[in-house]
Amino acid sequence: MAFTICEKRQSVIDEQGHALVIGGPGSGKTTLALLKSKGILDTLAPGQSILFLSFSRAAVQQILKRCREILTKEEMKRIDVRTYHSFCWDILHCHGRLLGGRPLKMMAPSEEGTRRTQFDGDWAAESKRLKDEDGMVCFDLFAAATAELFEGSTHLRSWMGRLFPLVILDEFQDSDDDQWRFVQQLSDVTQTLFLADTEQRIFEGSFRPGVRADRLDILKGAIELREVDLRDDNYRSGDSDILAVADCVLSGKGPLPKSEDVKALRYEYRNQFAATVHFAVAVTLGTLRKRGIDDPTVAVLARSNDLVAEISDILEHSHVYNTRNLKPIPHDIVWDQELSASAGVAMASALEFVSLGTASAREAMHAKIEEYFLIKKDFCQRYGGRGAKAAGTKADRFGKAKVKVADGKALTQGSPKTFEAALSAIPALTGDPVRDWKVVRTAFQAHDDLKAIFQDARMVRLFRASDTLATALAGRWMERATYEGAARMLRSVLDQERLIGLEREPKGISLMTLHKSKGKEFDAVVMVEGIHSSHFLLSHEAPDFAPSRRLLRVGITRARSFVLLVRPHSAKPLVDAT
DNA sequence: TGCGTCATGATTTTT
DNA sequence: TCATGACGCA
Repeated sequence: MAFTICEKRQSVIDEQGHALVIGGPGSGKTTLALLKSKGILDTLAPGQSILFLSFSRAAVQQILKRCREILTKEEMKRIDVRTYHSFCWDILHCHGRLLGGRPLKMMAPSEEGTRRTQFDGDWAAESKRLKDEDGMVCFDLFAAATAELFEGSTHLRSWMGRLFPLVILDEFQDSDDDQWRFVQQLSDVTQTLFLADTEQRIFEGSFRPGVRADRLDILKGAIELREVDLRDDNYRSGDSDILAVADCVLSGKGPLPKSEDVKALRYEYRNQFAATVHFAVAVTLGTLRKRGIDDPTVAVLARSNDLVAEISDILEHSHVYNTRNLKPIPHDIVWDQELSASAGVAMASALEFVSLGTASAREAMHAKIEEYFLIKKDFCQRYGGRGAKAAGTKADRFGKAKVKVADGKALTQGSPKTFEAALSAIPALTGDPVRDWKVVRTAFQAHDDLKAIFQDARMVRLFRASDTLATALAGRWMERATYEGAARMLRSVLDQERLIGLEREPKGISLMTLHKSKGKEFDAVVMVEGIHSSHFLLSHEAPDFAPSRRLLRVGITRARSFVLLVRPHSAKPLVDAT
């Protein structure tokens, strides 16, 4: 990558005080931050390092990748790239005593979920109480608690300043009030470098309270800093006009530049959808091959999880597009971990029951299914309310079935009974975990109630845990000719992955929502628009569609080489024809 | 409580 | 188009 150090970049590297770098995707913000770091690393005293904070594990991984390109092995040891959460947790873990006189305990999201579903009332207030009175800190309060520590201890603050002579804050437009609070404390004692892209605000709204559209104005009002704007620079996609098209879509003003790198494919009817999407992915792979990119990475993006699931279905089957035969395409899906883990556990417990046939396995199975729906209900409530009621009823049904089984009563009618009937129709298990898993999985299609589990559990194989798990299950079968303990094994494998897992480097084809693609990079991107849902431009955002446009820009700019948009024929043009 | 019928409207969510 | 929720019936 050619990277010229122009005057404005040099000014950031030379700046002794605070600085803010604003720039779009691929403008070289990260590279610039690392070049500045490189200059400082030599001067560090033993024990000192540079702190580089970002939001997601995926972003941390991208930064580390960039580090490997720019820094030597020795230099990399002295730069600490991590998420806000992991940094805050370290601080809380080591210095939490200063808050309440006793060490703090971390509450993992899964535990928080269970507690929240069991708690009746204002959970935000309750979690604060847990922190203040019991020393239990849930993830959402890590930053607030860190801010309290810094605000309360000059000693700790100045020690941080000595430890980290430079602190880099990535994606700063997305920071919330609590993160800002502790960063502001840091800026008193050390040099800070803020990186931001105002057009990447896609998580705004109620989901993360305290994230503000005017964050950068607040920053500029509070801290004196040098501001540098790299918005007109683009290194990621080189000479390509991907960024130009993306910015065009962002503004909504045409005409779109004619481009070999961004193409659109239309489908006319619903029944052409599957073949068109399949074809789009095949074409994209072909294009990358022609461009000489070996082992390409491709993201297939849609707005909604539903559509992502549908696309996965499509790619798993064969289609014919204009007489061209399309074979199934292997792919990964980036899915919600908590929900799929729970669906996987429910399915594993069914596998366990089928292989054991005992009353306790049967009861446990209904309990795991109930638990899955309770978690699902909780998700629905947090993310807007739709489906919560349905999930609640289903949880009820299986909860009741669980009690009946425990009391030795017969199941009357309804989904638990239908489901058990489907399970009992399964022929004897073979001891091949992959095959047995598939067979048990089909039983989850026996009733509409359980289809959600069927969907969510498909994703378990994507946790890279599938191999470990298959080996473990096969081993268990060898020992006992049953799958006893399958549910517990699955849970522990998944938890471990989550705890130690750096996010997997995407390989091949990955399906995910547009939101999840933020901070990631691929050779090509296929963006798919639905016909009745999952529209690129949401009608209630008319007339300017600004939030949708920001999201589309994020999606398009994930690509280094090629972008293909798949849209229904009737879809509104992305830019005004001018 | 469970199920069939009909109207409604369709996003996402880093740790 | 199709999943969801409201409503009413057994």
